[in-house]
Amino acid sequence: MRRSERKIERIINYRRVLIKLERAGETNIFSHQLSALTNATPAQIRRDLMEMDTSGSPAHGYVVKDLIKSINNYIGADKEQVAIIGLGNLGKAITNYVNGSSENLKIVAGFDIKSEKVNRVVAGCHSYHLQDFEKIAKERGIKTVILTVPVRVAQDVAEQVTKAGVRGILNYAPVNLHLSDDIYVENRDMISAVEKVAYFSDH
Amino acid sequence: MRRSERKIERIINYRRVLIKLERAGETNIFSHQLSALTNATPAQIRRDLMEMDTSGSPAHGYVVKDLIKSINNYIGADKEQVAIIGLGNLGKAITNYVNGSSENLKIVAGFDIKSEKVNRVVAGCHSYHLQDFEKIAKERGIKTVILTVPVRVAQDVAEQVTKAGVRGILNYAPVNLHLSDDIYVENRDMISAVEKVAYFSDH
DNA sequence: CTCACAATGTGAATCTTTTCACACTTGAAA
DNA sequence: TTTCAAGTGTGAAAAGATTCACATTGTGAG
Ligand SMILES: NC(=O)c1ccc[n+]([C@@H]2O[C@H](COP(=O)([O-])OP(=O)(O)OC[C@H]3O[C@@H](n4cnc5c(N)ncnc54)[C@H](O)[C@@H]3O)[C@@H](O)[C@H]2O)c1
Ligand SMILES: NC(=O)c1ccc[n+]([C@@H]2O[C@H](COP(=O)([O-])OP(=O)(O)OC[C@H]3O[C@@H](n4cnc5c(N)ncnc54)[C@H](O)[C@@H]3O)[C@@H](O)[C@H]2O)c1
Repeated sequence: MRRSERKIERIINYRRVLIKLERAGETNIFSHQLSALTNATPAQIRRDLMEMDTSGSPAHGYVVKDLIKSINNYIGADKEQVAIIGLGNLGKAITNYVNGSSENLKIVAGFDIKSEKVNRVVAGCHSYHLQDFEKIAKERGIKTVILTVPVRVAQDVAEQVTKAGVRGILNYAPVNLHLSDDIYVENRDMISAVEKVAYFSDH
Repeated sequence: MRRSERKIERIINYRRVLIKLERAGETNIFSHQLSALTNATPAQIRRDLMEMDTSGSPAHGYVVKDLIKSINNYIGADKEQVAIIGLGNLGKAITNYVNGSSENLKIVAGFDIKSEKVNRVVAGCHSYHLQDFEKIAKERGIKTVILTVPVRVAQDVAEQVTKAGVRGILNYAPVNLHLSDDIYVENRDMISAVEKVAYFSDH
């Protein structure tokens, strides 16, 4: 049975916050404290954590270190190797951001087709021509890509990378991709996001 | 009763796609065609459109022009005036993108505190010092802001702008904001997004 | 040692969202 | 005309997500 997207999102968030807490020297945490840091209700947090293999104690809550371990165990601990395609404004900004702050993943390669964007280094990540994608993706075991290419090429590029073994795409181009339905696609359109907030600001 | 966030998101998406279709000269569309362009199922689209004041015909589907009008009517047609706070890499990229491609909203002012970011023009949008926020927000009727400031100041800035009348925030800083609960906050964290896709690439 | 407390773990209830399935509509073709 | 094919509109069922509420538990104060 496929796990719920909503729940996975929340759990990823808990982990992120917990890692920060651990850094800050916190050893224990109650569900209502985690709630304040993540926007999930205490009851929901307890329910989410139910299927982890750690449990909390009424007196001291959850042990931060154990919880991180359990979450890693639940969703996977390996530092994910991802690639980004399209090294324009957005692509560069994301690469810098992700490689500068993520604990759990790294953008290990960038791809573009413009010669001046190829063979550079951005945020510790080398850039290649897209035609080398398959080779490098195989070498590095890349299964996930971030797509920040212009709309008009997004579908083609998506097909190309999935043929090379990619199984999940985070798509920032405002277009609906058509791919085999065992490929996971998440669309993140900033304009829709702002429109949504604007709507709820008024309602 | 507050409308469902999911549904509003889908409807905003339909509108976006319909506007493109109208530009391209399409006059009519069936639910299954809209489905291919938006990722919602035909049944879901029909259900969403039920509460619009247009209806489709079995032979010709929906009239694109009418549908856009009905959606505008349902969620609001005014071109929303929004502001962006924090004109760093991400802030500039978003401003350019939104002002370059959105039909339904415009970023009309940018704010920062660094003197070299103030009193410039980015994508047709003037930048001001944050201390002038209240004045300008009142003048322009700004109710929605995009927050792209560093984490450490995000909570303060959020409090400041909500005191000045802002009712909705699209927050890109990876921190959970604590505000009065009639303020709508949407968090968009790119790292969580990539982690989620990476998870589902493997599962 | 015992009590009171504050928090956990969780079955059940509730609330929300999506899908199903089919009667109904429209227009074109025979 | 009548029939047929392909869509719409929608009540009802199903699936999914969240919240409730409370028995249970571990701890520290008295
Ligand atoms: N700038 C933003 O804030 C922003 C926000 C949301 C979405 N987007 C979307 O993200 C995409 C990129 O935006 P951007 O502002 O970075 O644009 P950009 O033009 O700065 O960058 C696009 C990059 O993709 C490269 N490219 C073009 N064709 C390619 C191909 N076939 N294979 C590989 N690379 C290719 C280009 O060389 C360029 O470097 C666009 O679809 C845009 O609509 C941008
Ligand atoms: N770069 C990315 O792709 C990216 C992606 C996701 C999230 N983020 C987050 O978005 C935020 C901005 O990222 P960035 O890369 O653009 O950083 P940046 O440092 O380039 O930009 C931050 C801007 O905010 C301004 N600022 C600082 N304090 C301010 C204040 N009190 N009021 C108004 N403006 C203020 C700074 O002067 C600067 O211009 C950060 O929280 C970052 O974590 C960035």
